[in-house]
Amino acid sequence: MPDPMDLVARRFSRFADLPDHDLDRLAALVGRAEPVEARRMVFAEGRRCRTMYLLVEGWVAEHRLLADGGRQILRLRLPGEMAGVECMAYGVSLHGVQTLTRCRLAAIAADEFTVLRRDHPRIVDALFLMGLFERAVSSEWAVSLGRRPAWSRIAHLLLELAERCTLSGMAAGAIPFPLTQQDVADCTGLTIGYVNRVLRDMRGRGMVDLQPHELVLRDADALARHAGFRARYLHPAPDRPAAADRDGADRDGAGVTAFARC
Amino acid sequence: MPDPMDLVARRFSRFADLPDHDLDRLAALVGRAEPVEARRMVFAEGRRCRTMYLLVEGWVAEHRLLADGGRQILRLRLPGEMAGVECMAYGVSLHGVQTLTRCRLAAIAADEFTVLRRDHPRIVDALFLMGLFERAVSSEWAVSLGRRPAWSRIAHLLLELAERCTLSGMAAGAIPFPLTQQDVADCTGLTIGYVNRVLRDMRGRGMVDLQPHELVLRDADALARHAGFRARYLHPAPDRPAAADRDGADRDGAGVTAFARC
DNA sequence: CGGTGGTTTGAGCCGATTCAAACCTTGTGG
DNA sequence: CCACAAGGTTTGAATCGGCTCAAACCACCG
Repeated sequence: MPDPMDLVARRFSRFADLPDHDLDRLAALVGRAEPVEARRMVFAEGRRCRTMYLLVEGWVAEHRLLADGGRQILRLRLPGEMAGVECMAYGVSLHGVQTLTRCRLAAIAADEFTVLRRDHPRIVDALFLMGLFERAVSSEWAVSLGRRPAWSRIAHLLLELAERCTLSGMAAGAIPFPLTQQDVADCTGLTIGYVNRVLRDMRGRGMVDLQPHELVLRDADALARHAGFRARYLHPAPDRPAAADRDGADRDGAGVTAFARC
Repeated sequence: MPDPMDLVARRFSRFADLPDHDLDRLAALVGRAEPVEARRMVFAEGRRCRTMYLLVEGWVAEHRLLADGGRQILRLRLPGEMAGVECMAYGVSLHGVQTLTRCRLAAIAADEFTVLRRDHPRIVDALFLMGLFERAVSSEWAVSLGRRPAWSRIAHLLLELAERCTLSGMAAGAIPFPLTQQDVADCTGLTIGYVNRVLRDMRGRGMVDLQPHELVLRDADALARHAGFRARYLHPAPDRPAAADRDGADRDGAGVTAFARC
C-alpha cells in the first residue's frame, strides 16, 4: 500500500514536471486531507458550492440522480484526481459526489484556487492536461453507453479500472474493487440483474473473477479482444521538453487543406 | 447573421473578462481561419497530431467509429468553441472531427499554444472554464445515453442545441439545424429508424417541427417538461470579480465534516 | 432526367428490463 | 457464540423498447 503523497505526486508528474516548490504545495494539500467514511455523500447535486476536492486516498464516484429513481455514474475517481471541479465554473454542484471506500479528501476553496493559479502555474498546467485525460475517459464511457452491447460495456469498465489502478501502482495481481454490482450497473447504464448475468458469463469463460472487494482478470487479453478494448486513451503523452518523440517524416496536418469527403 | 469575431468574443467573454490585448489575439486567430466544405473530415481518429482548432464559423462533430460500423458522436461544437484539444495531451487524435456545415477553422499548433499560455493567461483561464462547461455537457449526454428513454434523449438534444444557439445569438425563432436524422441517432445512441418515429411523434404532438436544415420548437416548455430537461448546466456562472452573488447566510460546506449516509 | 442522399414505413425479432423471491455474507448486539 | 438484520447477490419468467432489414418515397441538383 503505497504512501498517499507518492500516489498524488506520481499522478501529477504524469502530466507535468513539477519543481519542488509545486510538490511541496501538493504535499501541504495532502497533509491536511480529512478522512471520510465509505458510502457517504461528499456533496449532493444542486448544492451551492465553490469548493473542489483533491482525492488523496480511496475511491469516489460522481453521479446524477434522476426523477424516476435512476442513477448514472459519470466517472470514478482514484487517488490523485480532483472531484467536484465543475463548481468552479457553476457555483453549484451539477452532480453528486459520493465515497465508495473510506477516503481522505483535501478541500480547495475557489479563493485558494485563484492563489494556486498565480503561484503554481505548473500545477494548473497539470490540471489542464488532467482535464483532457478525463474528457478522453468520459468519451470512452459515452461510446460504451451509446454503442456497445452490455458485455463489452462491462468488459471495458473492468479493463479500464484495472489499467488505471496498475498505472498508479495500486494493483498487485488482484485489483481493489469497491463497486457493487449496482454501481457497475449505474456506470454502464444497465440493470443489476443483467450485470449479474454478464458477470456470471465472464466468470464461466474463465476471464474474470469478481469477489466482493477485489477483482482478478484471469485473461485480460481475451477479455480485451472480445470487447474491442484499446487502452490508448489511458496513456497521455504530454509534450515534455525532453520528449523528442517525433520521427521526422511525420507531418502534422496543421493548417486546413484538402479534406476527405464524408 | 452575426459577425464571426463577435460570436467568438462573446463566447470567450462568457467565461473570462478579456482585456483588449487578449481580444486582439483572438481577432488574429479569427482572421486567419480557413474555410472547409460541409461534411469533410478535419482529421480522422488515430491520427498523429499536435494541433487544435478554433471553430470560427459553422458546426462540427467529434465522433468515434466502431469496428462494427457504428458511430458515436461525442459532442457538437458551435462557433467560438475549440475542437481537437485532446491532441495536446495525447499527441494523437482519439476521435475524428468532421464538419457538418461549411466552416471556418483556425489551426493552433502545440508550440503556438505554449506561447499563448505564457502571453495570454486570461485566454487560458477562459479555456479552462470552457473545458468545465464541455464536461458538464458531456455529463448530460452520458445521463441521456445511460438512463433516458429514446424520447427524452432526443428532446434533450434538441433543447440543448436550441439553447446553445440562442445563447450565442445564432437563433432567430427557427434554429439552424444541420444534423441529419442519422447524426441525431449517432448523438443519442439510437438507430435512424427509431429516431424518425420519435420525431414523427413529437411533430404529431405539435412540439417540434424539424425541416431539413432548420428546427422550430413549437412548444419548448411542453417538450422540456416531458423530458425532464433542466438547462442549468448550460449556464456557467464564473466567479467574476464584480459578481457578489453570495447572499450572506449561504455557507459553502468547504472542509470535510458530517456527511449523510448513502 | 437520372442520381444521390436523406426520410419514412412495416413486420419480425432480440437484448435488456422488470419484478419478485430466494440466497448468501457480513457485521452487530444479546 | 448464536441470532438477527442489513446489504448485496443470484435466479426465473414474462415483457417491452428499440433494433434490423428491406423497400418505397422524396427532394434536390447537375
